[in-house]
Amino acid sequence: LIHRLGTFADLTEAETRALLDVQTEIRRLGTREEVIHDGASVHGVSLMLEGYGCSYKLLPDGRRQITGYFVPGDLCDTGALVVDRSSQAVGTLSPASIGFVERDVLRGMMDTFPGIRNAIWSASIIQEAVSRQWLTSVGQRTAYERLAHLICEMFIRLRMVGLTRENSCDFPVTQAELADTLGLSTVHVNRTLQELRRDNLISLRGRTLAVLDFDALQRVSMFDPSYLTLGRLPIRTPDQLAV
Amino acid sequence: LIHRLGTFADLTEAETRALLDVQTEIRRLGTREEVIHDGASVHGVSLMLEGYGCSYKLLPDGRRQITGYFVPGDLCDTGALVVDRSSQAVGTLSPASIGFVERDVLRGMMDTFPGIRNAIWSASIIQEAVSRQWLTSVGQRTAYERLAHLICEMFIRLRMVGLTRENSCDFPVTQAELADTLGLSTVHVNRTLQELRRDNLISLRGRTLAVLDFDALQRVSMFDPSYLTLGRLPIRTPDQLAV
DNA sequence: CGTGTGCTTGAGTACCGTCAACCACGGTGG
DNA sequence: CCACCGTGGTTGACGGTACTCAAGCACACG
Repeated sequence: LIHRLGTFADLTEAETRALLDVQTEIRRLGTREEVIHDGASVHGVSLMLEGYGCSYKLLPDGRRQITGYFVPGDLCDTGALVVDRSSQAVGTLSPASIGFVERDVLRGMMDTFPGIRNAIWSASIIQEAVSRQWLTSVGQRTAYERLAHLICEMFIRLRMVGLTRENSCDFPVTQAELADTLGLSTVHVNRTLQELRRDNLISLRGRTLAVLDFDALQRVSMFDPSYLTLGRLPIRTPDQLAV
Repeated sequence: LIHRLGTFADLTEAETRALLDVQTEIRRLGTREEVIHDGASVHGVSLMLEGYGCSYKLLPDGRRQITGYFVPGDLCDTGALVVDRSSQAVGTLSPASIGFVERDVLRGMMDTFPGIRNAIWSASIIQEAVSRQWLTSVGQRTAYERLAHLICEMFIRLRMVGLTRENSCDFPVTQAELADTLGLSTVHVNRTLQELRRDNLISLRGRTLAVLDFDALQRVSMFDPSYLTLGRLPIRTPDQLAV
């Protein structure tokens, strides 16, 4: 379960075994709990094992911008490998379990196992690319396009770690959280979601998202999945559905 | 001139000497030229030596989001250290000269000189933090606040590399480019700049920006400079003006 | 002196935010 | 068992921020 980290780099057996050994301190958390406070001192890296999380910045007056989503296999705050202070808060979006690895331990592993080093670097570069896409969305795309783009991205990311079934997946994000993600109001998120449903692109009831027409979603949002795979073909696609 | 790279990590003399030796291939460019194409294959890292640059993403229909500014001393596309394909375009905003270092050369230096490795890592972590701030701006701040925040950030960044005099600096960015940066239209940028001038916060004529009331700019935009310095005090502030 | 680029201005509009209420659902406890 | 409450979703009315279109201006350059 844990070595999904290796999605983006080919690991040797010794490397995966080393990864399985290192596991320390697993925390189980509920919905909407803060994992890392903005500006807190950190001495290691967190790894999403189960559930969904997000990172965010808070403005002094209460406004919030969600800066990233974490799905199982994602590293939270890779910057902690270098700096001892977090520059954003991290919280959960659903019940979750999160592993924690000491900075020194992880850096040691990166030094001895080049595969692990590449995997972590690649993962952090993909997160940067995602962040740029989000900036492009919020800056340039309309509300309709933003939602479509985010849904495309999340569906592909979840599919890459095997958390989709046919055309549906678990998506516990509330409309208020979507609003803080996309720079919209909850009311407008609600109305835009209704448009997407009306156009038969998605269905979203409770915490279950179904992608009814991926091609159309991709077209209207100008979604190009290559930024999620570093140009390589997705290595592990445990299920069907053409991209 | 070149070793301004060392702003965020203490380098030994041997390390700065090594940096000065490595210099290869300097390109001189005019205004608004493309340095790296989005998706191009890259085999090294570019370093801004003189002038201003930016990175950006283009949507198929022509819309553009500028994702970062580069001032002298900034590395463009540190991701090229790991991946061989750029995930955004890089261009100039003014006449500029840009140095280029082969990936293998730089990685070699990072392996032998821990100070250089830390400097590059720190620089790239700061760029990530800036990118998050931009996302927060575009997602949550009003046009007025966005402009104020960007001006605060750029003024501090320029001051950190000694490119300000008293309260003014060179700022050759056009209003159209500001619009693509902040997710606004040029017309609205123009009107918002007029508001900032009317409120006696800045003056901006030609390519010269003067910060008339930094405290007020900082207050209205909720600018917190700590993300530019990794919590450390800015080491080199060659000139005056309290933050 | 014409041309191009960047800045400025006005009018009209659309997208999206705010406010306020209401509904549906699940959980809790009396 | 059902009133009660909280959360999340939905709806309507209204207003404002910001966009589009279009024109005019200033300055630099060849």
